[in-house]
Amino acid sequence: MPESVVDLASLNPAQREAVLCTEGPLLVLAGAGSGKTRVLTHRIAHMIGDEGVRPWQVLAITFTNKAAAEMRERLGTLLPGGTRGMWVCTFHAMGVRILREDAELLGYRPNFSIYDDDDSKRLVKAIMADLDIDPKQFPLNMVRSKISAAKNALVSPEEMAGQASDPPTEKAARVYAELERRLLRANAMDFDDLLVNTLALFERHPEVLARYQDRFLQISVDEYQDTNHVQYKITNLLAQKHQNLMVVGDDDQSIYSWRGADIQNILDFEHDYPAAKVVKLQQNYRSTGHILAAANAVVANNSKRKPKRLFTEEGQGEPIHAYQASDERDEGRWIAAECEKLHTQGTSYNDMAVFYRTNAQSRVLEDMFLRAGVPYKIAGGTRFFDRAEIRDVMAYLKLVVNPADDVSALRVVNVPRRGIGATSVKKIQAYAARNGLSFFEAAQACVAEAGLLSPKVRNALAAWTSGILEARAYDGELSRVVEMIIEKSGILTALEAESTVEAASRAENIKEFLLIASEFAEDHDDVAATLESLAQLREAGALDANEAQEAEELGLLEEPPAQDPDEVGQLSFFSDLDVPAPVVPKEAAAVEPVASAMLPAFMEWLALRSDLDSLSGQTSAVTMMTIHSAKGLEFPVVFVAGLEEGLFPNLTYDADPAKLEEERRLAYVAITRARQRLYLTYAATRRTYGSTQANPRSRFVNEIPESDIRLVGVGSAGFGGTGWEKRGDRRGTYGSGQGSDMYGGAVFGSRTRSTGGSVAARPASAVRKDEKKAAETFQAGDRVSHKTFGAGVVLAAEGDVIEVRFSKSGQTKKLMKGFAPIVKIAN
DNA sequence: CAGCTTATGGTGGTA
DNA sequence: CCATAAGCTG
Repeated sequence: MPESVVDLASLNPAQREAVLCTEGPLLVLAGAGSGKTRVLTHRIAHMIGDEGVRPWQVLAITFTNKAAAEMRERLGTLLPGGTRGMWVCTFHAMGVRILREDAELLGYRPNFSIYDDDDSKRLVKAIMADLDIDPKQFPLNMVRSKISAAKNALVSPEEMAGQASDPPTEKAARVYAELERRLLRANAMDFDDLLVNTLALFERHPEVLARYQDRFLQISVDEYQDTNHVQYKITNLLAQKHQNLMVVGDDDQSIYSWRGADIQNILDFEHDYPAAKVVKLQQNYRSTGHILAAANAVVANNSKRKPKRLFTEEGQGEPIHAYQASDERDEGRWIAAECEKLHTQGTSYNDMAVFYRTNAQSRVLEDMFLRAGVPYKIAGGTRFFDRAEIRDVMAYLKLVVNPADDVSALRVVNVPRRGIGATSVKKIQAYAARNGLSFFEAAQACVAEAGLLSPKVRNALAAWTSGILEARAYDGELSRVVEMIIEKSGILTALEAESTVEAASRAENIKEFLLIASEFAEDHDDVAATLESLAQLREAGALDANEAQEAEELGLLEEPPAQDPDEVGQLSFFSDLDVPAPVVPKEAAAVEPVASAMLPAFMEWLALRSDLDSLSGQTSAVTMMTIHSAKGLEFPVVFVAGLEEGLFPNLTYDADPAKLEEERRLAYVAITRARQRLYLTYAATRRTYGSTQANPRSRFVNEIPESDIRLVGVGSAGFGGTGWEKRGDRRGTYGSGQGSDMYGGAVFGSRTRSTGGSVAARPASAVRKDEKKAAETFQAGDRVSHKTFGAGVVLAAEGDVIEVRFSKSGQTKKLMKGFAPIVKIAN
């Protein structure tokens, strides 16, 4: 074994082969749990430690910030010299860094806004209204997905219009054209643009491309099966010169075709790079034998895949448990009970997870867990940054940084309510259109010009515009600047004046946001200083592109400290630190000063980081999430709920075989998350959208070899429906499905009311619930849970009225027993 | 202009 | 069934 700074002996032969292969194209097919991240990080450590590659010559692309953070952290422990100058980031973060440098070449200014999904939605909506396109006839999301697809296929609006053969596409093409115009005018890019414009920059400006091609000697792309066409092209362009490209992925885990991922990218890699070396990682270090056997068996039913088979040396372990529930409530109840059982046997709640195909399923599961008193947390619910009040604050900040940002301006011009209604807004917009101004400029003009708006509106608008302008001059500590902007906006004051529980919680969120700002500032307190010294260096003409390494060597331009893995490499404002642009664009200088120097960096961090899972509670709880969001995670105990034909595989729209294969890959992902115990559950009947369906058991359950699975629960006596009829549920029409190739069993009337039959026949639960509700007694000290207010404690109970203090809001409420949607969870 | 009622529609969710 | 968006009335 060669001498190395990396502990090669700790790797298996396939892993070692991949780590040592640092020249030329390399495809690593990494099965689930096969040590993929280990290979990625050790390989980079090896090239830096043993082969003299400099960190700033390394580019490592991931798909999520979380993955990037994890990778950087692990690299930090492997590389004593640190990871300074290395780009470990997502495709989008890379795009931003590159685009901030050379935005002018594409007609943008470097302070461009990043429009997230919601912003972009608003813009498209407004455009459709202006173009008189009826959103009923042409649904907003359809138009948006058509545009997005066109963008990612590098089809221009003109080309799209030319090729359009149906009215929806034709309309979408018109919206697309206008969208492009308005984005450019607003100096804003949406998420697609971050990629598409990066590619455009490379294609139209070979000298820019060459700069990055020269720099990045070593490139790796993780989750390659999830790349879309644009990402694919960017990757290939960057790697063209040195051809030191490693892509890692697993075609069996490609589950994002619906958002543009092209599984063909990974399947064709060897075709794209005939010299490519291929390494398969098939030894699994996560799951036990039965679980792997099930995963292998299920995914083997797919035709479009690279043959591979996971194996383990750790033994068979526990067989998989399958449980047929009577309905979705029974399913939830059973899962909760099983979790509780495991917990009493010593398994931490943190080690258990429940996965489902659709978010809608979480409701019932949550309800049942609540009743059973089993703690749980839901991953990826309404996210902090999606809250209206937070978005309002962010819109103010965006507007301060980029006054051309019309979407943000429109969002907050009347937030909080200041009497600038729809009519006034229309007038300002019309003025803007007439004079080719941004909304903000038009507003200023309308203030200056008498008679356009009513005096009251004019005053309000004047206060608003001058507030924004003032805010641009703010300087100093980030959180203070943000605080002043919020104060100037009046949002918080208005909420506090409202004095409702809801307003209080919104105000609370804004304060939380301030906390985030100050934490950000603390984490990056060196940034301001660095930006300053950089500016001085540039002024002195000390830097050009070729001096990047020297600057780095001199330590003049330090990256932020490595103990901050999460953010490092994400902020394009830092990109200057390792790829100094030859010249400072004149425009950029003219735009300054924009509030605190930290504000743009903070905004960008926010835009590229929509998740905030780090903030979610630290207490021990069972995790609930969709299978999609479970990708990349693992748990000792996993429950997969709702394994029924129609639901999972979810075949709502068509029976496209490619779609079915993707569903199967999703099943594969779900199964391979489990380390020791895997439970699969399905319900004989399920209520969805108010109607009850009876679906056969999922084909994916049937694809698991009998020797690896044990059927338990209601249907364990056989799946002919007998287990069912014995329970005495109505008719017995369902349950007959053998889970064969058909799907979507009998559908009961959409008005399945609780008529005598069903109540009496319902398994104990339903009856008990009604009785329980009427008879439930409360006393002071009881822990309760309210459907909307969440957890709380009973303060007093008098007759039918109970007084409850809710922990989330801190408010005390009086509620009617038997009427309020409240349950006791402990006393 | 804002709170309310009624209509509507509803995989998956990162950047 | 339930959440959100568009329409109506005070």
